[in-house]
Amino acid sequence: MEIQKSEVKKKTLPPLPNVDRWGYVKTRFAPNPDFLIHLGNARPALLSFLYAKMYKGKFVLRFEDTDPRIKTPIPEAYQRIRDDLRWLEVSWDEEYIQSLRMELYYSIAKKLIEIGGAYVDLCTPDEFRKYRSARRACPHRNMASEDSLELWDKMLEGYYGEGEAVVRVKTDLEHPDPSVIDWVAFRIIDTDNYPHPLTGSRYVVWPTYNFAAAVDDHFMGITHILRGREHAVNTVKQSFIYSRMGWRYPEVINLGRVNLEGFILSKSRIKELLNRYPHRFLGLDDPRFGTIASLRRRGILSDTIREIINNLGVKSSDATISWDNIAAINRRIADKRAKRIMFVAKPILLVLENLKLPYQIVLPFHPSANLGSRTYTITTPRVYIQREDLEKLGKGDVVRLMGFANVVIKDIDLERGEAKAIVESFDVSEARSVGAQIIQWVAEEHSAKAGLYVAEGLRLRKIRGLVESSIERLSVGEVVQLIRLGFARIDSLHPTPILIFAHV
RNA sequence: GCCGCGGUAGUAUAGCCCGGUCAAGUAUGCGGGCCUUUCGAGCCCGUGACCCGGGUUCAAAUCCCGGCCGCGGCACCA
Repeated sequence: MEIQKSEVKKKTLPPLPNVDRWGYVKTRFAPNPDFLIHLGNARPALLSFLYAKMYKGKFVLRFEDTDPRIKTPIPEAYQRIRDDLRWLEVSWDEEYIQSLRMELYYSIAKKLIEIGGAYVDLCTPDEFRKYRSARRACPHRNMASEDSLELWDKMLEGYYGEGEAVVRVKTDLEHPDPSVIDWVAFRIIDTDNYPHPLTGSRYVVWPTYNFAAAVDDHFMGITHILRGREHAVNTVKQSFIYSRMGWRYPEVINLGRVNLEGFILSKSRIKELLNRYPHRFLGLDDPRFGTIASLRRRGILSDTIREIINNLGVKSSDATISWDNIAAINRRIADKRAKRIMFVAKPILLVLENLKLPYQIVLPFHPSANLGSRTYTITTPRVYIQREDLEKLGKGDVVRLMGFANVVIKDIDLERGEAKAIVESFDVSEARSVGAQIIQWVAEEHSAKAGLYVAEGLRLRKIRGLVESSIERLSVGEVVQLIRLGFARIDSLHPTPILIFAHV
């Protein structure tokens, strides 16, 4: 008769490698602010944060915005990413923005060129490709470092246009993976035409991901990098800088990708859809997307996402999360704190007879938790129930209006959209004894027109209905349970209440 | 094509490093029952998996080899 671990045992994370050799733990999450983060990004973000916490270390948030041209940062993305992380209860000890650290990258580039670890390459991409596939050095590779340095200064001065000069890191010309061979560390971006949202046209020489990340991970003292396994080669590429500079490369853990069944996660795909059909979506956080903001808007709780990610662990194999699974976890968590309210989809009028007026009803917001209640004083015998429920009933059937009364159907006129019923009794046990269906309803005088958005794959249905007027007392953002329909989040209250369906 | 990573029930995951306690645990799904003023929650019972083939061993989900399948990378993206 003892209560045992009925609470969900927190799956503990496996230990990080070589923690004792570093003496401390510092991790980072490095999103590109070219869009919002999605469920897949939540994995490295949350795991990095959790590991830092587990080892009482530090956690860094770093915005990687060094491509104003192809992955142009969205100005509001910086803040929305911060908001999403905070919502996930992720907090960071330090924050950096790469586009604000350009001088550091330049100084390391200079040093690297000086010591012969990098060079300025004036080849066209085509020319270089030829040398590379022949595993031969391009003519610029063997220039004296002073000469390369001169070209570097010319790059910085804006002498070259896009595509005319790059800085390459000297690697192994024989490397089996051609992309590793003398990879590009800096390229020129015409910021007059492609201004950076933070620095405008101030810089034309931009570090690539591999260069900026390599330098930052070193100077920020990152000990453990958790990132998607699509980055595996980048570890190889960046290692060349580390060995030239005599730095120690952080421990790397490659994570598998996360897919969410039936959802669009890909940033580029979402951006494309928003561009092509801007009016078909409810914004960047449309409930059909797999972004954190979308899931939140749909009523998925922060705890749910954290549990999902925690359950995935640190495997390097990909995972496809099923919606059923998310819904089950969310339901379990939300059930304890979601207020119950009644929403009547496709309503039809039911006129009650034999009801002494006025009649007062007190409905608790939750069957067991103490979440308060609302009181309705019924002064007219007109209520609405779902057409679908009525269609299953016939004359003489007993049905219980939840929390209110047991009624006998007297007359159904689907044409006129009206039915009549006689109030028989009020006690639920009487409804039980005759096996009556218990349905939700709203009083005409205490209802408001409302919309319920239901996302189904790429489709978004809007169901019109009536909701209890006491929804006005609840707040936007609140996750409620619509009785007999399922969980939903209140998306707005004015001019009419709009809810977004989460799951049954 | 070339490099790299991975394959446990419908889905996800534990176990694999350090072979036996694994005739494989957990969650979800599915079937059944109880409970309940919801088609929600809770409780109980049941269901279902080690990619294939060799090898090592007294013993392999775990180690080795080969195959198959899946994924990632091969950018002046991150």
